[in-house]
Amino acid sequence: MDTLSALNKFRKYFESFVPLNDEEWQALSQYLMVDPLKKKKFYVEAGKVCDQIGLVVKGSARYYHVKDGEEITGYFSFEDEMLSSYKSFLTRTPAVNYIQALEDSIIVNLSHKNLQQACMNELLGFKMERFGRLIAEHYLICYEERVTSFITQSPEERYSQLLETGGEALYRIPQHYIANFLGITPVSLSRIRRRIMKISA
Amino acid sequence: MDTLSALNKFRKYFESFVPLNDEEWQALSQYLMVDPLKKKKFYVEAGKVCDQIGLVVKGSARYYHVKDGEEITGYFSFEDEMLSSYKSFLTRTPAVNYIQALEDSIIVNLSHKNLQQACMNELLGFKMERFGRLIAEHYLICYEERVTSFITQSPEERYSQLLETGGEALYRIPQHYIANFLGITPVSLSRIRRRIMKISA
DNA sequence: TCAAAACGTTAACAAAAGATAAGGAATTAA
DNA sequence: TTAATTCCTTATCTTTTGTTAACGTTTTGA
Repeated sequence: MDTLSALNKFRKYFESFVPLNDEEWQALSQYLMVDPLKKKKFYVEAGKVCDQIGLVVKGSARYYHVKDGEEITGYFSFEDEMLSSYKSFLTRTPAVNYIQALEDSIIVNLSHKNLQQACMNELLGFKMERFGRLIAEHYLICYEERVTSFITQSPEERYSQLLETGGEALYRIPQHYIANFLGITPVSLSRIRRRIMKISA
Repeated sequence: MDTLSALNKFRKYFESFVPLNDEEWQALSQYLMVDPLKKKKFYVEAGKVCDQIGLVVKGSARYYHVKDGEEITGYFSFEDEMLSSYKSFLTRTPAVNYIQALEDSIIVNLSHKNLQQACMNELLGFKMERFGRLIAEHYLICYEERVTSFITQSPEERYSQLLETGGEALYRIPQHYIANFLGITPVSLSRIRRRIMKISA
């Protein structure tokens, strides 16, 4: 994927939240960087401040924590999704998690400094502010639903629902990552899968 | 608490995110309503669209879902915290949960319609937009941390941490609400409490 | 004030999940 | 290609949690 189509993907994503005319897009695009992220490379590392926010225009990434020497996967970002350790990015504090490319990926990045400049740009400021609000609201709702699922559903129900709502990407991700994502062990997920298979068989 | 001091509390809260001059505050306050919410009364009911967002200036409220006829408590709002079913409010879709006053409370409300008008107000628009972004970011971070705790911590660890971080409000809330909040049953929380007591004794 | 309801704890049992280890299949990397 | 690693499943055993019910206490509401 070339730089131009990567940027166009970003524009399309941005415009799904806030429309832009060509002049505004011209200004905004100056602040963006198109960067490759090779498989297994880190976008964010625990202990370092996450200095940018990005859009995955190709590939995918995995969020994970390390606890007692074990990796615990918390989230994924696929094509046309945002990528960042939000708390670290927003509060300028060291990240507590890692973000690692699951496959060779391309990210359109907006650094913290450039975001600030874009927000002060007379032409763009208002739309950047609105984009920031809508993105935050979007992910707020995602998290709200995820917390609800932890509180109101059993692991088995959470997995069944994930099978229904999650796309084909589910089948490309190792099961033990999904187990972590659901808040259970890989062994437990395997047992749940067997139970479900028996019921539907 | 009278209307004036309720409004002043709202101003102080707003200004902890975005400063206002007197003229701007004068404009903003026109859009606000100070409403009492008697104990056990509902701020939001499942099935209805949550049409406002509020600040608790006095009292507290409980968020809960109903599943299989059982109430499952998901969250609380105390003094100086926002109150809303965000997804419902933001997307104009029916809420899936209830929000009920835990005690006689006073809420400073901003209706969806008034929020939109305030955002179109020339004097206020930009600051409202920014406030909306910062609030969404604030709660995004809260939820991010909560999801992390579900994935990386055991129920016992979650409860221990809640004891450390949660204020005295913890001791005013029924244990079974807290159990729900932690994603476990009241019986299980009771056992965890006994285990912790033995260790620290 | 008094009866009813709600609350927290405990017990007993069942169900589920965690921990550990082993084995085979699939993937990866030299 | 081959050796090493990763991955998923399965089994066994332990621990934890869920379920139901009982009991005494506290709170609530008529």
